[in-house]
Amino acid sequence: MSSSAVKTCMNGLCGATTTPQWKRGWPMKAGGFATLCYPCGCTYDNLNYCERFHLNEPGWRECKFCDKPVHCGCVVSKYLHECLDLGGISCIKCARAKAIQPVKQLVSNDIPNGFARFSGNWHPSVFSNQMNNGPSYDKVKLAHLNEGLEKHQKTPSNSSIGGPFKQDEPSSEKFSIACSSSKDGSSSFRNPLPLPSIFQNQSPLPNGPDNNKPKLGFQQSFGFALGTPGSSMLPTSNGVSMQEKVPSFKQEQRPHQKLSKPSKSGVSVRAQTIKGMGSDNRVARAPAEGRGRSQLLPRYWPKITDQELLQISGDLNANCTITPLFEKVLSASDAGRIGRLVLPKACAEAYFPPINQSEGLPIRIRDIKGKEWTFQFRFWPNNNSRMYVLEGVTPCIQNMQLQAGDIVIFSRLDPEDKLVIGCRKAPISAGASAVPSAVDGGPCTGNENSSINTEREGTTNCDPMQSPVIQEKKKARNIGSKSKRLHMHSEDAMELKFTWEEAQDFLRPPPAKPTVVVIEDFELEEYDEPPVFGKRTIFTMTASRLQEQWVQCDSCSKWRKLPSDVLIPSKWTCSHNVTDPDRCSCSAPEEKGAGDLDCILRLSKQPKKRKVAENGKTEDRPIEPNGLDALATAAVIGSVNGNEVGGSLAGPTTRHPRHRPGCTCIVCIQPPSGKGKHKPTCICNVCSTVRRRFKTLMLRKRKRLSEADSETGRKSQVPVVKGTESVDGIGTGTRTGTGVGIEAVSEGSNKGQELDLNCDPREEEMMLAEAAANASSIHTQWHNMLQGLVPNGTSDIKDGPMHTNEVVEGS
DNA sequence: CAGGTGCATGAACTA
DNA sequence: AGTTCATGCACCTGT
Repeated sequence: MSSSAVKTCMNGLCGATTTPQWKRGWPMKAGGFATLCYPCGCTYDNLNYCERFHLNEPGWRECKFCDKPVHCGCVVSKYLHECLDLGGISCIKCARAKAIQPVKQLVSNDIPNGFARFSGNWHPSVFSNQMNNGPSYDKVKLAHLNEGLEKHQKTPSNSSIGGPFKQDEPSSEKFSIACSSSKDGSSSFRNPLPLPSIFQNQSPLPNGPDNNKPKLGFQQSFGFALGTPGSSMLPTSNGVSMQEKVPSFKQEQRPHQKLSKPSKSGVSVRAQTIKGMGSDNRVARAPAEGRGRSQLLPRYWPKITDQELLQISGDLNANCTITPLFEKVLSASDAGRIGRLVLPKACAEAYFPPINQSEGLPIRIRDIKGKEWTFQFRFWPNNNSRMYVLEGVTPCIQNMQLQAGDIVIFSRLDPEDKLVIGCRKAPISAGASAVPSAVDGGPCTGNENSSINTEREGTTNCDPMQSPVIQEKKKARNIGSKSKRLHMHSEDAMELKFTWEEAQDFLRPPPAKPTVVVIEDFELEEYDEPPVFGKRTIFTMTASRLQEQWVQCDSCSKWRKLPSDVLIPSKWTCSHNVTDPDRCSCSAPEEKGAGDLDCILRLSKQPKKRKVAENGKTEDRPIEPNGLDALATAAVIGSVNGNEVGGSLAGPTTRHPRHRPGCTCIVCIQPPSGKGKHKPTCICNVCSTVRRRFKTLMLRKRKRLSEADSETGRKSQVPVVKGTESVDGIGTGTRTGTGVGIEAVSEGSNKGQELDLNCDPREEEMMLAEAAANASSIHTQWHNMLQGLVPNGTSDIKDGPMHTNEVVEGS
């Protein structure tokens, strides 16, 4: 846009007439676009703000709640003066928006908190400013619940910065909480009551599939780049927002903000600008500029604290600025000896030099100590696409003492335009078994100087009963989990993840009285203070319809009855029971009826997964895997046919992470127990799978042999498999009485193809031993079955299925 | 035979 | 349904 004529910035709060450049602003109702001065234009993001939230809606620019006393309804307008409603033209109906203070004049105390409770459930208040840390409403991350509650009780809140829940302390990393609604954007809270439309329309993702629907109350979606022109919101150590002038002209807004955890500090925080800020908040920084960076998945957004950034810049060169580009959780293969680090395609294409040849080019990357490494940046063709890798990373990875689960962070060093590789040690997941992060419990000694090693602070989830060797083995196995994408995203230490729905049980009203707001005839309690975390309790109703609360003592596990309005700290023992002197000691007997509570609690903990039936209805029952899935699950948890033996049906296992529902490895496809071996004509899922596998294998083998024969001109004299070579594969071989056995034989002779090579025989042995403890264990059945099939003395079958393979191969 | 290399596969994820 | 990416594995090369 040229500046040939005298113009005035149409941002009503700016009005600048002189500017080096004019930029296009929001679309005008009459057509065309508003004209913005350069700074306003730089900040204005028509995709993320007005167009998305107004123009795509029918009746855009019209307030939906003008007649409501609380809000004009313009989602964006309340805080964003760039919004069209605040920019040039006030909200058509209520003109209220203009009266609201612009962001640039807001200080933290002006920003209202807001937390709404409706029908007993907590929601991110639609009237609140939760945008500043842009919490992910996809998950509620509760860290150190105990500390949280205690801190909350000790420290009054003074800010909502940090999300809908409180971050009381500077080192809030351990207490960081973000939240979100369920993945589909729906809010299926425990009370299936109708919701005001303001909640019904909530969707965690601003660019979700229902993008065109009105999205009220999701200001948190605008989590980054919310500042005034040239500013960005930076968190400070006391949790109060500050605005820090940051050159913004290099910034661009992401047209697709896919998530969830946007940056507090805007795009491309530069080390120079944050000196002295000293925030410990780990924030996902929206990507810096780069080709196609808008496509970067937020899981690759660098989550680096300002302190870390400072540290790097200090370590490298005080005169340089560091722009975090992306980060990646190291996979097992990334950290393995193979020395190849798979680069996320989008990141590679955005921040690495373009390459046309598969061989790529050598690329020099500096580590945070200043040491330069040369990697080969290249790609492989993959399904009409490319797979980018950095080769030769092993020395660097080892130098930084990284393991699978740790995180490498790629940054750019300006003005040298150098790539910098940093690292962050894997956090330890509280729940954890399935988290494949490397959990060595030790500090990162490779780069002690770097504050980027701040996590994995000596805490472990080590089982004291386990030998170090076993821990190592388990570590290695966990890393191999196929479910890494699910489990490798824990970002903060000791972090648990809950959905909003799940979090409801832990949320308690803050002490302050709420403001009751009536919207659409629904009564909402709005709290200025965030909800606090309490211990999970069970509410019951007495015969006289009085609500009472049951809480379990952390010490003696007895249930105690308390008034319903008592706030229970997350660590609660009988001694806290001041309301009932008779039962303020663990020695006091449990009240009548308390015995049922365990059962209630257990039931409430059952998987809440809903299965969507074909008719579209959802069923509130755990998904029961069938066939291989059921067997796999059963093999792991020792339950058969839904008869739970130990653990929830679909729960994670602390054993072999691959032995989960769906795993079809040789361990998991064991036939169901209790019915002995399968008949040769059995057409069960397992047997048919095994038959199919065997058939394929034999075909391949024959093909290979015939090819080899035709080439060498000699006949193969090696029989493919002993016994009758029935493709039926069931019970016809001399020692391959079951399909699984056949697979083991034939695949074993093929160097173990399709076997679960991640299995450690010793681990399997342990598993089997454990399984054997369960009389109904499928492992035991399997074991017994094979024992009957393999001649004594020729088999190590006692060591489990994996050994079956080894032995038969040799025989 | 061990280790390196490049591709194929399929689970997980996204649109 | 399409894409991404972790990993398996066949093939190649060097010892």
